Amino acid sequence: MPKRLTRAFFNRSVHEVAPDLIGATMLFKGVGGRIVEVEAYHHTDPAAHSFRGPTRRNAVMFGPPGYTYVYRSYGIHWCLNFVCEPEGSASAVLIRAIEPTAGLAAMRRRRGMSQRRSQHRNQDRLLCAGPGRLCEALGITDAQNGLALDAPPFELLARTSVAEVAVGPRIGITKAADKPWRYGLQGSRFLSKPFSP
DNA sequence: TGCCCGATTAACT
DNA sequence: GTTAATCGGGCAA
Repeated sequence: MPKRLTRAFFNRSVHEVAPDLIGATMLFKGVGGRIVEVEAYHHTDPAAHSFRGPTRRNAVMFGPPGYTYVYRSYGIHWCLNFVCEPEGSASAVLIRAIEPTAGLAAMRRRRGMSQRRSQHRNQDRLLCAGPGRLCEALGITDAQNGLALDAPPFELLARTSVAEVAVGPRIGITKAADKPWRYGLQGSRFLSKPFSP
């Protein structure tokens, strides 16, 4: 039986938590799957929202670990983070992609995809391939900002086998773009973008 | 106050 | 390859 991720799991360096999340299962209201791609954002990192201090938007980043931080991206999409490190560190892991395993019909519906097998077969790969798509598929918005990860409606389960974790530079940023703080499941077809060899 | 930019995505050429 | 959609934050004035 998979072990539930506790608050202690998140109360560590963001650079330890991020790779350990690869292969873990994430469910929101029973819908979700295996985490295959994340990125680490440390408060000393110019690309982190917490870099310039607390604001109303990033307030939960300055709170205790093991909580969600949801923000609006480009005025359109929602992005989900897990707050890590001891309280006040204001560091978090961005969840960038999951392999959908539970609640496929609900995810396809929210993402506006056909339920017919002939069409969705090739589309399931894109259901949760990217932080914005993932939140749309799971129905996560700012209404879920600041929620505990070790209690319903969330359920997080540790991976049950060893995962081959790929590392590379983060996507879509301009500040500290050279830092290799993107982690993913090597070879997964559910990544937002493959890792270079 | 106003202007520019961004941890994105889909729909274009 | 480019662009539009759209809003919070940072910073100049």
